[in-house]
Amino acid sequence: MPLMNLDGTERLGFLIHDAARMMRKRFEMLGSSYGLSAAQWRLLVRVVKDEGVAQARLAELLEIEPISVSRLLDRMEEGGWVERRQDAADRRVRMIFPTDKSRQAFGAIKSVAGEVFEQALAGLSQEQRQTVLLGLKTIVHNLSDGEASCQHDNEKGAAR
Amino acid sequence: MPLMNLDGTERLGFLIHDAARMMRKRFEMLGSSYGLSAAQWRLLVRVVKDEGVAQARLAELLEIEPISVSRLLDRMEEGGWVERRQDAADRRVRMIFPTDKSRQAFGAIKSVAGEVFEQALAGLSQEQRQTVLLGLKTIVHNLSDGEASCQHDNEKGAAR
DNA sequence: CATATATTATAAGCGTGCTTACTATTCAAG
DNA sequence: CTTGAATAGTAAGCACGCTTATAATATATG
Repeated sequence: MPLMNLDGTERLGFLIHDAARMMRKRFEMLGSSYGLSAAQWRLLVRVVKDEGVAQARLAELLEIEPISVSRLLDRMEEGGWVERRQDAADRRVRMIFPTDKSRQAFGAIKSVAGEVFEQALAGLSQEQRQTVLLGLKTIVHNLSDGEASCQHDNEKGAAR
Repeated sequence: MPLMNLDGTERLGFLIHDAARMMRKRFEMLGSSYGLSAAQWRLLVRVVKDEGVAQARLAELLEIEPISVSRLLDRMEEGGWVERRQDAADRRVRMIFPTDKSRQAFGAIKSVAGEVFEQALAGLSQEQRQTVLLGLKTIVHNLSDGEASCQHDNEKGAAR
């Protein structure tokens, strides 16, 4: 054990885990009137921005497994948030479209998200916020499978 | 919406979520030889440090619900990681003790954790790391139920 | 054309967390 | 002592992510 991490780094796992959990909780609390979970919100944002996207591509973008997308969509289709349409060219493909309900909720979602983030980061300077964001991006990048691969692909589809 | 968040803050939710998921994944990858999940590791660390702690207190410390502790312990007891003993004074209480196996694994756990954190934070200066940790602590604190309550209670159970 | 390989979506089942509801036990009043 | 409230733990069932396996379709190759 090279570094003793007496600086608090040893808490990193706990901290990230807790922060993520609490943010998700807060999201679901503030957004419960819409009947969407945090995961469904994430998906909805994607679908509104990329209408007609295929499920497989959605899974790529969200960095979750196709089966997770499938089951999320099951519930969201039931709730009238999205539509699945067959692709005429490739009958394996289901294209995902947001409903009007979704498009209308989209603005509200962004607003709620802004509130949550503001609440979460309260007390931190703009500079500190930037560093926190940079740190999180770094963590995601460093742990993105590659492990040994140190490419710099923040823009292309790789990083999302 | 006061701030347009063109600074990337709008990504905070995605970033924290992704970072937490990837760290958990990495933990489970590196630690799979021990047969412990990330959640079980968190619990184990607590139990080794607080031998004989009651389940309810454990839930408080880990900030998860008692039922989650209960089911985690079910599997860990099966795996020979912990023992549940009745408290003679209060027969409702189950005191949790680590087994020898646990105590021996504890060192390895810390080592693996150090590796993961080092990997995750690679490329960030000590100063930046401190800011990231501060930011996460702030987020956790700001979102800890209270919402309006801004006291500094990291120890007591006030927030829950 | 026929066969092999890809890809798209889904099914089944597990781990972790949650909410809600329940039992058992303790403790505080009357 | 008895009633009632609080506490410790668990059960049931859901959401979300995962892995592994399967069906349907597309595409490449013999």
